[in-house]
Formats: sequence, structure tokens, C-alpha cells
Amino acid sequence: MKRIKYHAVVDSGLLDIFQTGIQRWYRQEGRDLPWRHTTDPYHILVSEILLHQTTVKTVEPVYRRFLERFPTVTDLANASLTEVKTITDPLGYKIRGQWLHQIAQAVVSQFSGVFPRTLEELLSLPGIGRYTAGAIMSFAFGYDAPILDTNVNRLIGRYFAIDYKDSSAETKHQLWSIAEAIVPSGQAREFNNALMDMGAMICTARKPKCLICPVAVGCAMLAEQPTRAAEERVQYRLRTE
DNA sequence: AAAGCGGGGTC
DNA sequence: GACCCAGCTTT
Repeated sequence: MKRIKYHAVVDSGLLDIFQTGIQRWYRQEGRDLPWRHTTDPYHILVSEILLHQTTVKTVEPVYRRFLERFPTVTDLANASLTEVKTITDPLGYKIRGQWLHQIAQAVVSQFSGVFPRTLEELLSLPGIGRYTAGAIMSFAFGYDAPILDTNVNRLIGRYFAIDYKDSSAETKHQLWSIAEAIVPSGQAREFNNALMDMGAMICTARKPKCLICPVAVGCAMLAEQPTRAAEERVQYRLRTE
């Protein structure tokens, strides 16, 4: 079965500015966060689920508490749902405690305690969508997998002149396609972290800090002719797979 | 495509 | 009071 899809081809000059600027900035200004000291997929999973629509500052203490109480995926699988929820419910979106519990039990029973290493398998687990699957693939396993969270969505949308608030399938596909196209080979772990820090610290939702932005020179938001910018920045070409 | 889930923070 | 936060599932 042959499927036809479009994939993004980004202007090489703009891509170089973007990748180089962001990586250099990240090595200097990037945040030091607890889940960046590990590549354990279980730890990455816990951090990502807790971070759904929840600020880093709020999650940090809960993340530490959670892993202190449930150090391994087996510990979590054997725990009671009630105790799990005691830790996670105060964050809101209370279904997340159940998701983590179910995922842990699935990893133990269906995957023999070995964390799945493919997007397809990860996506089959409750509470793991396209973003979280990409995060585990890149942060835990180091694969060249793209991510698109609210930070990256906004950053890429602004830089490449895409209406990132539009929820249509076409727009979402374009943004994912760009997120995939810009990952530097073999460097997804660092690059994806850099993208999120840029979105969280520079390209913020309100009052973005364009004056100190390392990629402002290439950004469509600051371009002189924004209406023409889009088609000159990214092309979409057919791909058969 | 849009609603629902949610506590906590900012402006 | 409106908007935002390392999203996902259901309708």
C-alpha cells in the first residue's frame, strides 16, 4: 500500500540560521531541568505526562515526589491507583494518574517490562499522543524524532510564517512536517530541548523577546513582506512512502 | 473541528 | 476577566 503525503522542504539559508542560532543559544542559556539529567524512558514518560498543560515550575516538585515513591515502572505498576492519584491529582487533569498507572502495567505485562521503542507502540498506550511519543523517542532513546508542543508550535509558526493558531488538519500537518524537517541529524535530543526553551523563554506567547532572539534575523514575524514570506520559506513536495 | 478536562499563574 | 501552560481523548 503506497501512501502519498506532503513533506516540508525548508529554505536552506533560513534553516541554517535557525539551527545554528538556536543551538548556540541553548548551550549558553538553556534551562537545567531534572528530567534533562536522565535518559530513562520511564522518567521521561513521567515528566512528559505531568507536563501536559502544566508549567515546569508546578511540575518539578511533583516529579521528584512521584519518582521517589515509584522509582521504577514495576513499582508503579504494583502500586494502587489511589496512591498514584494522591500525588498527581493536585496538578489538575486528574486522568493523568490513571494513564501513568495503566501505562506502567502495560509495559510490564505487554512489553515484558521493556519500554517500547517505536512510535507506533508508544502511541498505542493511554495518554501518549504524537507529542509525548516524539518526546520519549528523542529524549529517552535519542532517535531523530520531531516534537510539536505549544512552544514549538508557536516558535515554528512565527519563524516560518504559518498561522499556528489555526486548528485545521492541513495546518497541523504543515507544522509537524516542518518540525520533522528541521531536526539536525543525530542531535534531536538537544535540538528538541532547545526548541522548547526558545518557545518558553524567548518566543513567548505574550510579548516575545524579539530584541534578544538569536534567530530574529531570519524570522517571518519581523520580515518586511510577511504575506509573501510563507511560500519562500517552506515548500511542500509530494513524497511516496 | 470543537468540546472537555483543571489548578495555578500572568497581565 | 481573558489568556496561557512540554496534550490527549471523546464527541
